[in-house]
Amino acid sequence: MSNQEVEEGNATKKPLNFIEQKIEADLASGKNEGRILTRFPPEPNGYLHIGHAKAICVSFGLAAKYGGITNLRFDDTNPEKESVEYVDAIRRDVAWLGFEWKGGEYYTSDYFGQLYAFAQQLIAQGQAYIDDQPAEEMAAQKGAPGVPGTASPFRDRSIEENQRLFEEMKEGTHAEGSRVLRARIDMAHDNMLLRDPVIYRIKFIEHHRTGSDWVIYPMYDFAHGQSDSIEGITHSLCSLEFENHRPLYNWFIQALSIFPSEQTEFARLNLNYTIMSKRKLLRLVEEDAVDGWDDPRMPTISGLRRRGYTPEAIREFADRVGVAKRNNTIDVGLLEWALRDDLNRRAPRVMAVLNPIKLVVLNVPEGEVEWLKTDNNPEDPEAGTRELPFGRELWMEADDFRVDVNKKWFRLAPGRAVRLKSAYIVEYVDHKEDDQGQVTEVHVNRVANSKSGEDTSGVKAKGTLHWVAASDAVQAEVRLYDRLFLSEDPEGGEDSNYMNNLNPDSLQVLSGCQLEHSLSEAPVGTVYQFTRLGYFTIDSKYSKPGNLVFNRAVTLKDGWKG
RNA sequence: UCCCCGAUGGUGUAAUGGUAACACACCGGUUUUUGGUGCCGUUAUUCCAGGUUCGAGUCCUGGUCGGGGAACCA
Repeated sequence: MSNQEVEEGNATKKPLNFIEQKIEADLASGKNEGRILTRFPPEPNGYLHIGHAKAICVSFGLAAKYGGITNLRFDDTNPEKESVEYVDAIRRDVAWLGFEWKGGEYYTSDYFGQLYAFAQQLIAQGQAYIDDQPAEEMAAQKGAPGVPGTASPFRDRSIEENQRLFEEMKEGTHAEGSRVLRARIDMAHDNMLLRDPVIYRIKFIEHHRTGSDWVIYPMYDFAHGQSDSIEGITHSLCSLEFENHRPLYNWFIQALSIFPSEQTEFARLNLNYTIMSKRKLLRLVEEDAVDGWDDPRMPTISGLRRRGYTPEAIREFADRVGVAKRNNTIDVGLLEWALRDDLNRRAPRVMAVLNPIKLVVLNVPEGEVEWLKTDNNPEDPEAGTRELPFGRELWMEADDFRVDVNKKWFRLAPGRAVRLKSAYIVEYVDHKEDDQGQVTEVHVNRVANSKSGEDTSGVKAKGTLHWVAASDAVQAEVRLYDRLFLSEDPEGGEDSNYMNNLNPDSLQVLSGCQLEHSLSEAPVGTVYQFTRLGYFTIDSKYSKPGNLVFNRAVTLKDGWKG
């Protein structure tokens, strides 16, 4: 192989993240006969957010990259906070992101029987016992970091008594909170989680899947690793906060002599100007600070979808963010960039005037209508063209006209000429103002021979404006969104005051916007570029035929420093 | 006070002992019938101190800083 070939080989080879390196090493060593099975294990106690999107992309993406598949598993061991509404929302969001759980759909609750048997096995092996003490008592005996704990007086109960009591717990003989099952490990362990953790507790609560079949429920640590093992998960990927749980995860697998799934932790995603805690997002919903979990300002997947984000953009974002073990805060600008990058290539361009004022072309006769050809997407010739009607009365953006201007102003002003996109160059004549001095109408003349594409006028127009023919326009409400929180780190320090950090101007509703007529039939899910303004999509919740509502997903980058 | 993890430009991620790369952001230039897009350019001696080595961001030792850890939550 020549040097050049080596260089080319290296140049096209994308560097591997640490999990990919581990997987490749596992593959190379023939571990699990080359089988790769990952899982995404949400608890159905809330809606998925952009942080989960990263986790989804990692677990599904890595498996797919190495010829493996992924399970979707609902980690439903705490019926108190879980519901089918959340299960359905999660399934919808994962699917929308573009992933299929080819390994199957599972519920930890499906394993309650097996998990119960595992607990019995531990008891029989003398590795678990029933503790009759109240929670506070047990907490006191835990000791502290650096200070060993002390043994429960029930720690040395006979196996037979433990078996009898556990059976009774399952039968509902004992009251909620009256006793728990604990693993018998080491009350002096450096890792506090190994100081005889609780593994089963009594809850007389209806479970969204198992109903009242069970009154005892396994704790996370007793359920997760075993569920991975039951499914034969080879690579169990989770976030950094579970690092301390890994020794316990492995302890159970070893004690039970079951398939050794392996847990690997990576840093979760943090985004500035938003929060990523399900509990806190729930509070925003419950206190009506937002319009539900899918409010377009929410960092939830459903919110991003309603806002106009595409699955492609979110996947690209997740890819750019990378996978490592260092805590991070990603600039929300990267997310917006990913959306623009995707949409710039694909979004149809349309004309829309959000803050309309009248633009009258004096030298165009009343009633004259000329149809002008325009590109649907200059970035994509295959998107074709369409025709727009041009006439005497048009709508223009209020922001595009100013009386007092300097040299940096490219738009319309007294004495200035501008190009109307895909139409003609027009020259200022005069304008009208209302009592408050607000400009209500601008009058211009069309420059002869300045038609788009066949301009021989010789007139130079620095700026190009978007417009909509008054005769053609359809009205709509348009919602503009800004960041939900004022500060970069709304949870900063104490977690108490994020509710006080809400941006009062995060939603701006514009009514009476004038859009080109084709938009009256815009389908839900299509994202448009409103020329010069940004990317917009139909609001799936409020838009109705005849009463259109659009959301702005993101602005165009604005380079104007005027 | 003990255990675990981490530390590379403004933000992320790479460099796998051979002389710091890529993306986003920012700033400047250029192209443009979207002040969009595209294109070009500027921005770090890798937390500190020792050590090993011909050679250290990478290995070793000690420190500093940051994150996580005691729930009948996940």
